Amino acid sequence: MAERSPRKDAARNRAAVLAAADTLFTTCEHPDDVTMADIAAAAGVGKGTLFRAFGDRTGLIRALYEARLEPVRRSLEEGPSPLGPAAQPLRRVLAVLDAVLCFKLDNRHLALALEQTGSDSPYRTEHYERWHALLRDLLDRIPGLPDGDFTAHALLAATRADLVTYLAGEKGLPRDEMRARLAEFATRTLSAAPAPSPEAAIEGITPDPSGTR
Amino acid sequence: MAERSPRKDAARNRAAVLAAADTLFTTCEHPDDVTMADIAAAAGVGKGTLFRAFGDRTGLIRALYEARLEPVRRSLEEGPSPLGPAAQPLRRVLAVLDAVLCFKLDNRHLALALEQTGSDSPYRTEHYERWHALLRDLLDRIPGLPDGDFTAHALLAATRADLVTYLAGEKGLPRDEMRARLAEFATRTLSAAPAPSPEAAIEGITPDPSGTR
DNA sequence: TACGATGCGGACCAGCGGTCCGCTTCACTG
DNA sequence: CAGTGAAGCGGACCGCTGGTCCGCATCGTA
Repeated sequence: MAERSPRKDAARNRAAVLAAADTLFTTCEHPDDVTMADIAAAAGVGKGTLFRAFGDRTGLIRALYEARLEPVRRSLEEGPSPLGPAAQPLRRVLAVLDAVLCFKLDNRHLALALEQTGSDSPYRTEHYERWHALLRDLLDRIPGLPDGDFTAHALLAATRADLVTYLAGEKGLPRDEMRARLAEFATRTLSAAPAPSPEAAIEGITPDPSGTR
Repeated sequence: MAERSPRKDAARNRAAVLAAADTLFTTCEHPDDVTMADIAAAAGVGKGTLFRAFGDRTGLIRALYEARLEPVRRSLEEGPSPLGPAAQPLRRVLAVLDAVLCFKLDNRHLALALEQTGSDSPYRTEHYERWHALLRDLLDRIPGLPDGDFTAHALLAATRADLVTYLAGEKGLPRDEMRARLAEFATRTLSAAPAPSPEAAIEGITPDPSGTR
């Protein structure tokens, strides 16, 4: 039960690995061409050390990600108004989305690496749950907005790392313009519209377009 | 220059591989535990044949995906009104989104496999370009809607295979409910709102939340 | 200083996508 | 229908990856 404090060299190595991995991921073109062996070599440790400290590749990336995320999380929990808990829901939703987008832009390599970890979906990670829950709660508090849960997922989907990377890289969309677009999109989504025919639009044509089956 | 027609056995093998791969992907839990060797074995051919016919893993999956997509594409191009070109833009956008969602639900394993092909982003594929272009054009035709390009991306992002799989699987969200939620979300997004303060919301707080840098 | 526990490291392993090349099978020709 | 060149086949083989393992070094404590 008692938390055993880590040995000094272990801590040092852990830090070295994190630092090395960080620069490698940031430097490289594609996350896949950073191998575990590369990281170990760059950090000046053996592969075993690396796996002992982080379990597996996903564990390492996740640790890096969470570390980078720390300041953002703090801002969310106790920061000043647009981001912090004091802000009114709608405004805060926009601020949070913007923060997420900026984070993904600043850390695209990491986010990319994390989101395309084949084995497990990016939706069962701690930070996604946190973001989603926060957004959902805020959305539920906006009057006239049904269905905060799905809306939160959908809005977050617009900040997916590969989309963001694609828009920023391939299409050369400047950072601030992208932020403006996302904000505009979210604003439109959240403006409590009378919803002309929410389900009539879909239930009306419901024969299920799957011609395939 | 003249297109050389394929040999009979080659065609037969190609079909066998596609069929085998299809059932394997549909059956399995996670795309990654279907290996190329598995597919070759199930199809009763050698691995070489398989790579000769499709180039690489991504090529195979893409071929499968496109094949499944054919009926949908046809419906879009020449189908009856809600989906076909005759429908009015807003209605058609909703129909297209619904069709995409249904397709992804019906073919989640394939879509999952394709979207998480590490090496290249899912955004440079032919079918994504097609969907995006179609939606963008429709959106641009809706009065009072700025920025069809980004909106199209954002709406499509809500149908990402892993999200859809997560909602349908982990959270047990029934198919029709999911369709309704998406339709409702899109409807809200597209209701030409006066946009209370589209850029004021973001430009007003613009100090860039990246405390990390 | 001695000594257990903790951590280290790199040889090692299994399994993957992908290649290669000797052999088979096709389809066309005389 | 036999002959023939090319197209296609298959599975042994390769390079490389994430991950394991265990003899040995290092740490913190008595």
